[in-house]
Amino acid sequence: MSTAEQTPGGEDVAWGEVAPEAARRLLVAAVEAFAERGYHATTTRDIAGRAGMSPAALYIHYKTKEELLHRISRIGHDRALEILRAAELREGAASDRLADAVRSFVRWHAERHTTARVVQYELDALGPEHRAEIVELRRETEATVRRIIEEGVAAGEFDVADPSGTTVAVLSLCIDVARWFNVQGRRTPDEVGAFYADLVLRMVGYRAQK
Amino acid sequence: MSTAEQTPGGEDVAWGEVAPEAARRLLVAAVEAFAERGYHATTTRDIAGRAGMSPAALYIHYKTKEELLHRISRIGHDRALEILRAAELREGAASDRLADAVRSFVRWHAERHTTARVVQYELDALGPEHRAEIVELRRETEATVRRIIEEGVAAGEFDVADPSGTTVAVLSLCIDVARWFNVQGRRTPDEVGAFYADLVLRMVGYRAQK
DNA sequence: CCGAGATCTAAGCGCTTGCTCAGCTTCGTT
DNA sequence: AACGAAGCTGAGCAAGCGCTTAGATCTCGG
Repeated sequence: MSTAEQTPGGEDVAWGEVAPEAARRLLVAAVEAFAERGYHATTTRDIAGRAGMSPAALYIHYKTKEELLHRISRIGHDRALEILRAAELREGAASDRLADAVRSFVRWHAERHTTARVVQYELDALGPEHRAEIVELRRETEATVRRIIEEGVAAGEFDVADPSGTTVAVLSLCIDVARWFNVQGRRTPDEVGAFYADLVLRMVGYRAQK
Repeated sequence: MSTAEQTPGGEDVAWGEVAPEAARRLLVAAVEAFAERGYHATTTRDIAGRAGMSPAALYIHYKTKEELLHRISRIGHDRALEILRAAELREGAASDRLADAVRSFVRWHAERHTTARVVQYELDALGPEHRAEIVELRRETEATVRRIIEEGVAAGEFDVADPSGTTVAVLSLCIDVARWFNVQGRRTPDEVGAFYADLVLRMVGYRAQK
């Protein structure tokens, strides 16, 4: 039952790598604003205001509004990929590793749904070069999940006719958690993660041997 | 194998109820622009331009840009709900009706992915009253799927611990097809629909009796 | 053939946007 | 004590936004 990523506490705990402090405050403010209203509906004045600064201060730390989005997207995608790779490299059966991957991946999307919403749904707002960079990360994300599923098929654990198609469906299901998850909802991120791990094992045709 | 909604042909075939012709052209142009760039990144000049008209012409047929989005969203949600209700009211086992619902619902989201993208992902851009109206339609959508699943559980066809949670997951999976579906992709809308119907039957723990 | 209503355009209004810049303050180093 | 770099602000620019208005054109019943 050991899964990665246990981060209680404030919304900006996860952005420790962003320095200096003013730049981090601006980035956290941007995440909140982008998640609430969307990238294009967010003004630089709004971001600066949330960070308690004047509109001009933003441009000391970031060249453009798009660079802010890119930094958020990059860090988020790195983290998501890291979570999946950690699960992939663990010891054990493919079914255990797949369940682990889904559990921690979904938990991240629920716990950090504000960030995840920006990371997963504002891709089109990136400029061409930045988007290409992120798309490459997403390819690796997909490849990681596909590898686990293919290993499960090879080991006879899973019953999957189309591993690629199933991978797309599984990731789509997990990612979309960021869209509907509500903090006021019935379930905690942990519970949703466990529930989704079970759903995904069903999708790949895994039968628990009792 | 009989499922609803078979609409080949041009992108504006589905908007027959919108009259007069200029209003329909504007609406189709808006769907394309919103799907490509997102609501907030789309200008009224762009919409009018795609429809081959001057910027001012838009305001003869629609009071605001938001009203355009509302009309699109309303028609799309009506259609989606109609598809699910048709499947619910059909004769047969719950598993057949659920598979049918998913198959036609997913096919619509793949075939009309441009429209569906706007319908499903631009909800937040609606004004408060319009959003409330659409949210109500989505509640009914969810209730329809939940009813089928609950009937399957009651009939002993499905093995589902949490029908509400499963309903959310199933709809989330199906809706997200609109985001990733690509016309150039390997699979046709029909194939994706069939594939997803199978996945969903697995998710609800249905065992085919051979 | 007329005239009223519907449809459309050219021009542009008022406002907001992303972003810039001159100058003020703060602060670590000498 | 003096200084230069870095952080930040107030003011504001050029461009683009949603939307309006005055008037030209089209349509069609009488």
